Amino acid sequence: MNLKELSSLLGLSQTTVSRALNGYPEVSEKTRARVIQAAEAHAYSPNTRAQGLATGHSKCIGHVISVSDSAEMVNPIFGDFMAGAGETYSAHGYDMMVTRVGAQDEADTYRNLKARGAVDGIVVHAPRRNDSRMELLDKIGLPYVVHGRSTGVTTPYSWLDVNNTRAFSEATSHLVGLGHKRIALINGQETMDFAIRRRSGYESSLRFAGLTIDPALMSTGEMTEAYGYNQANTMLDLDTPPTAFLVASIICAAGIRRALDERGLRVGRDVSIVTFDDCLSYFANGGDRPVFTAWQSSVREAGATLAEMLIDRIRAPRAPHDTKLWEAAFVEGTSTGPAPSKD
Amino acid sequence: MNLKELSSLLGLSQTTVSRALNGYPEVSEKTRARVIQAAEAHAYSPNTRAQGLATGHSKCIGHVISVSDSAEMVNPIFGDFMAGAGETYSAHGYDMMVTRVGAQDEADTYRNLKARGAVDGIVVHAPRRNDSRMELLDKIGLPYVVHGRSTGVTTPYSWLDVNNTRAFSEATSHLVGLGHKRIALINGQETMDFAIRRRSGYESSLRFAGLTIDPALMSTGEMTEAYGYNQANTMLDLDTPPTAFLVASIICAAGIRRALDERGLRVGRDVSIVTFDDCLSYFANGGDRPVFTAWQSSVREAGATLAEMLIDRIRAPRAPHDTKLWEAAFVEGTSTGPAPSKD
DNA sequence: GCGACATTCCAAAGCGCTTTGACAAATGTG
DNA sequence: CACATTTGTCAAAGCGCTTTGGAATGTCGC
Repeated sequence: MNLKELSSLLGLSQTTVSRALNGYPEVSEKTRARVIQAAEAHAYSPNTRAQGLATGHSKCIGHVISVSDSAEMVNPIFGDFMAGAGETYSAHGYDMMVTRVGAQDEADTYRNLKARGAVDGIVVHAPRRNDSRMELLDKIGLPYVVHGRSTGVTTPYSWLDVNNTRAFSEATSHLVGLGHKRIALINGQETMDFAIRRRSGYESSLRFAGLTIDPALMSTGEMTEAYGYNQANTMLDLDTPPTAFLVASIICAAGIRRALDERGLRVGRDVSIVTFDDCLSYFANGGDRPVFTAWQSSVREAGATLAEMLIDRIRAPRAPHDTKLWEAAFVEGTSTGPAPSKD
Repeated sequence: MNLKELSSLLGLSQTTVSRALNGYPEVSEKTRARVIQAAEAHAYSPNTRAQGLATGHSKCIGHVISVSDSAEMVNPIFGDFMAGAGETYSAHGYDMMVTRVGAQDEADTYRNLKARGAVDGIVVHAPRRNDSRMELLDKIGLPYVVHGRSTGVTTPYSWLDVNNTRAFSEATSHLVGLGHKRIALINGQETMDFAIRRRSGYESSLRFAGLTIDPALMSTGEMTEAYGYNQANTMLDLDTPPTAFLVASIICAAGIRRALDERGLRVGRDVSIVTFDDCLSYFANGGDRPVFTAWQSSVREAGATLAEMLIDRIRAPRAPHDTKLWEAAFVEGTSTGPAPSKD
């Protein structure tokens, strides 16, 4: 069923039917009702491609997922982010397109998406320091919003970020307040801007507390369970092992917990853990007494909000940029306690 | 830059340029080379929508993600599956569209996707018993492949599934062989076909071993970490608690491990765990000695293969259906051991 | 030198929609 | 009742591509 058929069925012109369905005022309410009813009866939905060709926009949002070359890691927050964004998109009649790409073809992918007119806008994921994507997207004129920020990029852009510096600074202070002096940082990949901010929050709090910053207690890598496990083991084997771990993701924290359990160390008594928590739906850290003491911020809500921001941006590409800095929430779980006294 | 501009730039007709780029033989190699070079120089990519309108297909694959109404769970395998499928799609010039939908609007979503001509085919995720989607898709004529199978659906369809029955039957036998008599099943939602098969594999092995099937040792639910934790705690509080857990996902298994650790029970000695493992990139169960004894099958590879199958299907919609039953691989980890002797 | 046959290219139609500009019909105004 | 205005509708153009059905041009054998 297409417009032509539907309109001849109704004895109306394509123009009138199209206008009736798209809510234009030039058509009488009586006709409109008749058209809408017929459209529903025949399950008519305008052909997306034809509509897009005629209007000049695709009503589709792109998400480019860079899969790192080294490890073939898929970011575990991906699903929840998409779920949040997807809800917003469908509410506004947008489709969602996902493109997987190796890091080196990144720029080409963006250019291609624009040239083909495949999407009206995109969400930039996992910004790096001095990320070149914003400049590229500005140049080619593809609207975008950024999930996170990029230190070093001076031209304005729209973003939503969690206050990572503060979360990690406060988390460190919290541990310091509990008497911990050897606090390890199990960070994400420090090519990522958020990881750099997290480290800087951690370092500034250590410095403030007059504690030394020990490179042996800092690690950076892809936030898998195994990475947490391995790093914890390495650090616990040090001559002066850490008494607390500050961790970039709950998946990682699970790995650290495993290492501790295996060594017979009691989490929250022998060794403390504070983690950042993206509120993943399959790894909830909630309840009366959450497992992990954590700074949390829902990646799903971030997805929904960024989607909203992007749609606004597509509607008004010249509007001033919108930026949102969300504060993570602190929840105290069972994974922290006073530093064990040395005997 | 569009076809019209490019062709006038080259002093050729649109026909010739189009044919040159699409590899038709009616154009001399000399001209073709010239055209291709110009196209690259001007970063020309045909407009997707126009191309789709003219050819009648969208070169786009749909993935409909049903988000359960109860819990707002996003399946943790989603990201890895997409990564696998995405690779195949881009290799074949297909885009990937993701639609998030609540369970009740499911049928409408499929119909709409077809009516709008938004996708050329779709992947059916998480089939239920007597799943109605295959019949619907056959009726509306939208090519599809199924990730899993649906008991009760008699019309043929293309699918790829892991031999869940066998994996869970063997896993149970393995535990029985180690002397376990009280083996718990922490299953996924038993509205899902795969969960039903897993249970049946488990039950048949118990029956074969002459062990009683105790409903108190079987649970079904969404496979989150917290679910595993809660179920383990409930069952360990029974008068005659299980000595082994058979688990549907590694995320769940992590929750069970947490419950055990918390109770001071040693995994693999006091209580055994066997889990199904989808080889999630952020929760790898590998190395010399894997953490969990597991039956594993890569969901990422499943994604890549299903994508391939779907593309074939789109090319030849009347071809006989392709079905693939993959056997999961057994890996022995540290999470299993002989049943503790009663004293 | 001429018909036969490839080879190489093109004009134009068509995909299904939106939108412009025009035109009847209905309504209001003096 | 003549005229201006609004209302409701339509035919046709255009979005950027593919593809059909020719039409030139070149090559060859006789």
